[in-house]
Amino acid sequence: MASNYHHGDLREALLDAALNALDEHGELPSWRALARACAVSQTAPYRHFVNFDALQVAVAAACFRRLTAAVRTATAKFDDPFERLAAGLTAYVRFGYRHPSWYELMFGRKRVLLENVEVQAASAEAYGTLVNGVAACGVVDSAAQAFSLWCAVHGLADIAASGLRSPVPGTRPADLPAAVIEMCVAHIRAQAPLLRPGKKKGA
Amino acid sequence: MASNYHHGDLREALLDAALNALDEHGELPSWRALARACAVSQTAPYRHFVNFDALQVAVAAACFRRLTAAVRTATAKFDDPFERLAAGLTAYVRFGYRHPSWYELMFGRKRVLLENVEVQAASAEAYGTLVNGVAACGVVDSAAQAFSLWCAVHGLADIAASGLRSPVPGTRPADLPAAVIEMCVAHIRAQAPLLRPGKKKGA
DNA sequence: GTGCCGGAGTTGACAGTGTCAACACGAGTG
DNA sequence: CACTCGTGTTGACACTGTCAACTCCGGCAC
Repeated sequence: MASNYHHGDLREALLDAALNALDEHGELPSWRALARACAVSQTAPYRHFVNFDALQVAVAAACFRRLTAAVRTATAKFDDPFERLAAGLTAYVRFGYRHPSWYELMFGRKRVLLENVEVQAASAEAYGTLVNGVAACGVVDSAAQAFSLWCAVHGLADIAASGLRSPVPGTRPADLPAAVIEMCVAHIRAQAPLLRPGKKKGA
Repeated sequence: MASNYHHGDLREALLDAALNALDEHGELPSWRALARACAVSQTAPYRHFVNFDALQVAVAAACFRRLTAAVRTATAKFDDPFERLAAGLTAYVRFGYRHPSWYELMFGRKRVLLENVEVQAASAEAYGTLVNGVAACGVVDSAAQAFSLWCAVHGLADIAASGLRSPVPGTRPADLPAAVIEMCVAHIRAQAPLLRPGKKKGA
């Protein structure tokens, strides 16, 4: 499937170029610039995406899939459900911090994205891993509690993506995420008194 | 100062038009469309804003000022610091819910906005009211704790601005904010055991 | 009152954008 | 071989933000 036709695999090349440009330039390049980057004419991408919107949709969905993968990888290293939860939340925030422009695109409130089923599915799966993580901690209404955590972690990721100019004087920006994640885990601990971890910490 | 010159007050008219269009159409109109809406030529706005960026800066700053005002108004009705805090957080989220496009512009991660002193000042003042609210609850490191709350509330506001398609099955979207705000207030209560409110609730 | 200055608004142009219609290539099948 | 059709190209359209050069007109000095 390498060089069946003229370009090779223009669709994948466009997506790659878009992802990279987001990381490097901070925003999605123009349709034409993207075509230029792949050394094709300005209208060639229309054979693979009906729209600029459609391309954005594909990019956003890809980002969500990577987020899910990142969280899963991070949680896999732990057994204790609370540790897993903390690790997952941390990975989530890290994702936003490392790929601010991806994150912005993913949660950017664009109609096309919000209404697209591919993006919805990809984001639902990411959200599902969070709900599962909370449920594993023995919380009763894990769905509702997961939402609260998501708010905190999403806010943190979004703020981190914006540069995280620490608004807390005398505090290193790097320390801030830990405090937020601690609040989250503590909140879940308080909601799930049945399942006390036997490993970490004295109390 | 009403009709000193040709238009009347084009600068204010442009800002108004921009704010309204954000609410009604969900996004900032183009420079030219804005000029059209004010019935002036395409380049007339250049006499009041050097740039499209400059106009966005002015709009964003105005939004931050309105946010601050909304929070202050909401907290003014209460005396108990925890009630004030809850009211302020609620007003914050409400603001995002009611003016999603304003909120998106304010926290949209645009260089021009992040680096602009007017926006920085306006957002710092909004943030200051939150820190004060937390400090009034008797928390020791109020700045750090306020940050955690801000994350949760900002995340919630951002999600609410995106439409708040409740990810919690069987839960009404309207109930979700309350849960998050309760988490926040509970967290502050836990950090400030010295100052137990005598009014609400038994414990 | 006359003349002028300068802020405010206009016109026309430029390069850039997303998109469309019409065309050209070239690999695959009959 | 001829035909089809997926892929890529060319040229054009209306639109955008921005600039330089122009016009307008209210308020000031004389």
